[in-house]
Amino acid sequence: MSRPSSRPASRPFLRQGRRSPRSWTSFAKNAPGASKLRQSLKPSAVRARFAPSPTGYLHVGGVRTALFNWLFARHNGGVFVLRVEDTDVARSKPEYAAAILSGLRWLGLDWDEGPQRGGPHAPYFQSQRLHIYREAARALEAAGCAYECFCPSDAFAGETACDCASLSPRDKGNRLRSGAAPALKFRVDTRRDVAVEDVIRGTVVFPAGSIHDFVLCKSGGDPLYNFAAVVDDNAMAISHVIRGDEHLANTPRQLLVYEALGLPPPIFAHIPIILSEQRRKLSKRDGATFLDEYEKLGYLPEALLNFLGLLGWSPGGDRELLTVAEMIAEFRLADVVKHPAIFDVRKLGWMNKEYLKAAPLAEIAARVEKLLPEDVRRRYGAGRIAAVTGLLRPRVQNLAEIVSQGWYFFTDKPVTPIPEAIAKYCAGPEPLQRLRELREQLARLKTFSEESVETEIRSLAERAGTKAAAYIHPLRVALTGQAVSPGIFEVCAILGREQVLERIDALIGALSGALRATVRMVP
RNA sequence: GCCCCCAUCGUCUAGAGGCCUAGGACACCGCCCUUUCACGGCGGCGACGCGGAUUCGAAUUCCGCUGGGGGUACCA
Repeated sequence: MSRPSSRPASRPFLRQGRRSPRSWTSFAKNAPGASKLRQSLKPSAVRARFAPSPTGYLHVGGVRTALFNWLFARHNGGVFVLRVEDTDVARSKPEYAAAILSGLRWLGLDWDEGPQRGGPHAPYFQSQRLHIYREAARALEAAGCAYECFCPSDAFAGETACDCASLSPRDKGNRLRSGAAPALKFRVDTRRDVAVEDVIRGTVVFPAGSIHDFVLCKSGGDPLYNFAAVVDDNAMAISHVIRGDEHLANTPRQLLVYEALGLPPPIFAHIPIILSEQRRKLSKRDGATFLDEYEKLGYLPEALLNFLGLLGWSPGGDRELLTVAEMIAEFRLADVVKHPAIFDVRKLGWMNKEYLKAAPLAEIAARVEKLLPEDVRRRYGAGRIAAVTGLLRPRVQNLAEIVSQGWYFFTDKPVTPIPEAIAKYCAGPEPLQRLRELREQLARLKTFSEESVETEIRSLAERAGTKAAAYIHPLRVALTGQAVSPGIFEVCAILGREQVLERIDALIGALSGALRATVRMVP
């Protein structure tokens, strides 16, 4: 039980955020552990948070972290806090912050406290809370837990410690007067092991000497992550810190800061990170890694949430398709796995397809509409868009594919068949002949519908003593320019008689020209 | 280098000593359905990293190794 000896920072302001009596400590190797506290914690006391840094767009890894925090908070009837960690002035940008917020909104991960919503612990941008860190920094320095360091920022590549800690007041004064702006460093007791109690990992001990003095505030005074996060998690009364595994190694440092400040640490849960197919931490170069890319490609938020939820967490058994409500009901930190997961886009694609098939057509069509250019939307209208969506949806994994695959439904220009389609279905004189018959009969149809076209083609084939395919394939080439498409009768119905005849004529023209050329060459 | 984490099919995972000749899903491969593609149906391929130890019995516990990952920033 090595209770922190000094209580330098029992400053009132630092104590505001205390949420429970300090009944345990996680600094000693034989600490009682988080589990006991977890059990005694009332669900209503749960306050989880997502604390993204707006130095880039929202990453699928970040989304997963946000999701786990959100699920945890919702499952426990707790509070989900959103805090923007924009202390790195050089790299943070407002547009990134805005994109992160709108991304979370799109997903439906609503926050109870945070930007645009406020809350009892506002502001929720760290850049607006600098005075709070400054005060905490002063407290630490006054208590001898931190010291000013005058070394140039790039001075320490390795382990060598600087000797600024033992600078005489006079030297310090001189440097200060000469305009040097010191960083604030935390003094680490290298003789002591530091143990982290983690809900997912158990007790993790960082041996004495493996942690060195680290920077709390840069020269200039801006706080760094390991400092600001501690101050805010406490100030915002965060009960559970659920974050990526890459932060596990930071945790002992943060624990030390909690201790020096005289604050009770939250419960930690480090979730495994998401790796790219190259088994590396997901980065920009690994294809679509940012949330907005998935939105643009037409993935459904529910599908993304379901997929990400199952990356590193499982409700047990065979469950694959889970609604958000089901995930909330079943989510427990104890069921989060320890090992990293590889992001498999193919499975996401399958899952998105499942959601696409299950959703009401009108909803899906409305989303497709948003992906189409304004003029196309106006020209063809919601009716055709919905019909095309219905036809293509079982064949695609995302909505963008409906647009790219169904392009021939949205153009008045002649369709130029791809060479493979011509070679496969339009070689020789027969297809041309079939097209001519088709053209004649379809023009005569009293009503032009899926059923009437089908009936006509089938009887045409029967009369000619051939298979319907003999008509269907050339027709497909004429209408779509492709060798594959949805059912051709349905395609006809959507295009309408006028466009169908136009395209048949066009192909007849092209084929007869080509045939003449071939014949001329033969002799 | 040092510190830490992790280890079941190609991928996501189920599995918490006998229920496991290891289950499901994605992917892949067949077959069926069919005008093509897709959907759907049926079937198949495919894993407990290695070595010790504990035990009557280990995917499940312990140790070592190997492998992978993360951290070691005046980034988060």
